[in-house]
Amino acid sequence: MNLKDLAASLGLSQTTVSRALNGYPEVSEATRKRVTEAAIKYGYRPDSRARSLATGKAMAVGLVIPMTSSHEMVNPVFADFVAGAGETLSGRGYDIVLSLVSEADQTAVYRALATKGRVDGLIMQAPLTGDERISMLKKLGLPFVVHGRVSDHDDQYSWMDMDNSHAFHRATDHLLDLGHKRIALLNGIEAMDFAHRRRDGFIDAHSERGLPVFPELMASEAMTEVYGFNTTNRMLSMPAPPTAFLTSSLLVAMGVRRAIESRGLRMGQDISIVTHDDALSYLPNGTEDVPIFTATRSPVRKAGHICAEMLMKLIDTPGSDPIRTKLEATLTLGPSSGPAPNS
Amino acid sequence: MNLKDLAASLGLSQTTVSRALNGYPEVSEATRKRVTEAAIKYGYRPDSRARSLATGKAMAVGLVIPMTSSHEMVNPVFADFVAGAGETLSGRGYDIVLSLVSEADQTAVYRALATKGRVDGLIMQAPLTGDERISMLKKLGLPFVVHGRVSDHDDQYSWMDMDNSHAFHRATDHLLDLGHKRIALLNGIEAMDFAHRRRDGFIDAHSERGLPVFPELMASEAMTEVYGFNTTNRMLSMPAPPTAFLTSSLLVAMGVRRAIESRGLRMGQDISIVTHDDALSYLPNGTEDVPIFTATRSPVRKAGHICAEMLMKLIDTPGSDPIRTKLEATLTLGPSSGPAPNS
DNA sequence: AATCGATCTCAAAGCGCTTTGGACGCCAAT
DNA sequence: ATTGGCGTCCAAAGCGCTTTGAGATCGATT
Repeated sequence: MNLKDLAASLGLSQTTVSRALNGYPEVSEATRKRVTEAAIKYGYRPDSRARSLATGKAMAVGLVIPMTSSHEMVNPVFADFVAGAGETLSGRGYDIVLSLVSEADQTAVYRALATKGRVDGLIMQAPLTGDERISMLKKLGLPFVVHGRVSDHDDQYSWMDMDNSHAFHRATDHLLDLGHKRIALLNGIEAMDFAHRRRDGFIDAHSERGLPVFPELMASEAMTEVYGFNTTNRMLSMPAPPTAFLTSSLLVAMGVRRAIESRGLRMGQDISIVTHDDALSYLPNGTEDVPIFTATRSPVRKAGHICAEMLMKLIDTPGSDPIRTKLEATLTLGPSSGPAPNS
Repeated sequence: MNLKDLAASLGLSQTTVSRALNGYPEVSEATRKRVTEAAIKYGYRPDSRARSLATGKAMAVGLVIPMTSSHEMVNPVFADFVAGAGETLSGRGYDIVLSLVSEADQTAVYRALATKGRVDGLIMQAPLTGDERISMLKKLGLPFVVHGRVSDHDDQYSWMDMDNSHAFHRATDHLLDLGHKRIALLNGIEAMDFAHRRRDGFIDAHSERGLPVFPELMASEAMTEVYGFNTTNRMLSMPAPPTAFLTSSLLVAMGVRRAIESRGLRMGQDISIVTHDDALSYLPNGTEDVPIFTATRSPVRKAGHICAEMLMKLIDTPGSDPIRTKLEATLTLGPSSGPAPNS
């Protein structure tokens, strides 16, 4: 059943039916009622392509999720981000067109999405340091917002980012305040811009106090539990082992904890852990009021909300200036961090 | 730049240009070359809506991801499933249209997706026991495949499922063979059909040997690490504690392990753990050759591949009979399971 | 010289919707 | 009696593509 048939069956023109259904005022309430009832009766649903072709709006946004080419791994953060963005978008009647891409074919995918009409805008994830995708997206002329930032790039694009550098600065300060001198950093892959910034924050906090960082205590890998476990074991076997660990994800922190406990050490007493917590729904940091880890917390789901909101704004007001949003992480204290031993 | 302009700039008709670009034989190689070159030069990309409207194919499939209404939680399995499906689909030029839905509005979303033209077919996830979405989808007349099955429903729909009951039957057998008499089951939410089947397998394995199961050792919750930790602590404090745990997810198993170790018990010796492992990319069960947990393993990413493949088949041959695929989980032995103590 | 077949190209008809620019009554105001 | 305005409705022109059914062109065959 299409518009034409529906109109015919009602003895009305397509125009009137279309207007009745879309709430235009030029149609009497009596006919509107007649039309809507018939539409329900026949199960009429407008063809989205036709409508989109006529209106010029796709009512969809593109979401490109990168997979780290090395491990074909999907960042677990992504599910919650999408959930957040999805809530906002579906509330506005927008669909999400998803592309999962290994880094190699990124550009092709963006171009394909830009294929006129597929989407009205897009959200880019996980920018790398010096990412050239941004320049490319600008040329495409489609509204877009970046979840994250690119350090070496100018600011003439819309982004939403957590202040990674500041968060890790504070986390490091916290550990330094507790007297820790040898702090290990278990970072994510530092080609990712956010990991790069976290490293900067970590280093800055040290140098502000004139303290050294130790390259052998700094690791950078895909953030898994096993990575945390193995790296911790390796570092704790060093002649001068760290007394505290700063990790980039709860999963890694869990690995660190396991390594600590498997050696009969006590977390928060013998060894401290501070982690970043993206507040993933299926990986809560303990319960609401009793956290397991001291953590810099920034819910990625909320980030999804905000990115979507920003994109909506960009789409609604074409030609508007770039929007930039910076979020601060909260530092929640948990039992995983305590004073450095023998100090 | 649209087709009309491109044709004009070449002094050709739209027909010829369209045919040249789409590889039809009715056009000479010389013109085809001229056309493709011009298309690249002007950056011409056909409007997907217009094309879709003309061809009748949307070149997209819908993916509906449910969020458990209770915790607004996104199942972590989903990211890898999407990655798998995405690989297959993008290889075929299909897009993914994603909807994240809390259980309440499921039906509305499916209907909206069915809105003629949005997608050519869809994949449904996480069916509940007695789910009525299947009957609804059948009525919609859109090809669809279900990731999972619905116990109480007839078999006249396409599904792809892991043999959950069998997997948990085998896992239970393994523990019973090792002499365990009191085995705890830390299941997912049993409204989910797969969790229901797992429970069945667990119980059947016991009753086949004339052994009892203990209701107080059976839990059913959203699968988080904290759930594993708390439940294990609770159960190990019972007068007659379990000697083994069978869990539904690696995350839960990690919680169990933590509880065990925090009590100074040794996993695989004092207490055994067997878990199901969805082989999530960011949550590997140890390394390839050295697993941490004894586990029934069934990569959910592969499931995504297969579902997508099946859907493609369904879309390509309209009116075909339902396809059903059943996967077996492999049982990998790891150091987390061993003989029951004092037996 | 007329016909045929092969090859290349085109005009135009959709696909199903929105939206512009009226048309048609009908009533109050001139 | 004319005008103007208002409330309802409509015909038709797109949106940008694919595809049908034919029309050229040209060398080869009768």
